[in-house]
Amino acid sequence: MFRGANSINLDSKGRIAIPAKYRPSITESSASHLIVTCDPYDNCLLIFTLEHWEGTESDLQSLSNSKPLHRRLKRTMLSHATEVDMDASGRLLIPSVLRERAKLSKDVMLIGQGKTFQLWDESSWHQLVEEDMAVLSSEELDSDDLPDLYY
Amino acid sequence: MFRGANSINLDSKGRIAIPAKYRPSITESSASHLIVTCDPYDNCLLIFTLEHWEGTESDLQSLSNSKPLHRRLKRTMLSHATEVDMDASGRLLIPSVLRERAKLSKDVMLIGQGKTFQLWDESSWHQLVEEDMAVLSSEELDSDDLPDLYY
DNA sequence: CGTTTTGTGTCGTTTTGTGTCGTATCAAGG
DNA sequence: CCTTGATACGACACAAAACGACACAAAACG
Repeated sequence: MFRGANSINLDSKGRIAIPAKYRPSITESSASHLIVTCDPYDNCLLIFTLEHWEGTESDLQSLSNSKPLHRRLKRTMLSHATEVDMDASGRLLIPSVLRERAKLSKDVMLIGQGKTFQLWDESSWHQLVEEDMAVLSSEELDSDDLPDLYY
Repeated sequence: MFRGANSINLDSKGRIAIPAKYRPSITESSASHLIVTCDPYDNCLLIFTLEHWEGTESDLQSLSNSKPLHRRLKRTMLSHATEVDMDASGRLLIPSVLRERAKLSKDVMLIGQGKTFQLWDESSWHQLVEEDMAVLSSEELDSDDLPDLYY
């Protein structure tokens, strides 16, 4: 399970260093092969282990081409999916096409999401987090709209 | 059951020493593995034993991505969830991303909440306590909004 | 075929994390 | 009231990770 929000940097060549804690499990499960693609819902990238991507890929393949929304989803994720390998020092080169699409500057956030990561530009991420805080802590929040979590 | 409000310090590296009374039960239940994440409603952090987190995590996983509030809740808690281990002297390193988000200074409060802890910056905590007092003791309070507690 | 751009590997520096230890503080018991 | 022991705290030393810089290789382009 990939967990946690990590503030990291893109180097001048567009690489990110995967935090050391995640490396062993990546090497194990997919021999350092990863897939980077566009997130269809947010302005960020998704990083899959190759292993876990294969299932998602075939789910996408099977989407109908006649339904416009399905086509869009399929196109967004499949067409941008790029295989990248983690090098000996644990880095990933993020393809420039994807870097531009997610507007990545030098400061980025790598967000563990269980089986995948999201990769955000730091400022877009912070903006979203601020918004989440403001909305969820608001007194006017209609509590019927939220599930009860008894932790 | 974790009970009580404890005033403790962050050391220069961002660690807190868990009060000794809580340590045995943490070691037992989760072999010193804890999860720190953001509280979605208040400006503080939540600390779970790994054991107890897993249930909450799957509750969150099952929330719908198409409902904006559910997505926000899910994102806030899941994306920030970070595994941290209590070291041999009973300390936890609080990840810097979370330290910043909860605006933790050197003086913090660790609040037992049953199965979890809340971690507050001391001054925000004091402020909240004041506010709670003021609100709950207010004469204009609409008693229909409160449950009856006959203790 | 040379030049420019892009990708890859290496290395040294700096920052961050981790473990250890000594001391101050507090509580309990004699 | 003093002693003893445990806890929390700060300080330090060491280890590891992240970063930036650079040098080189490969590919793209003219």
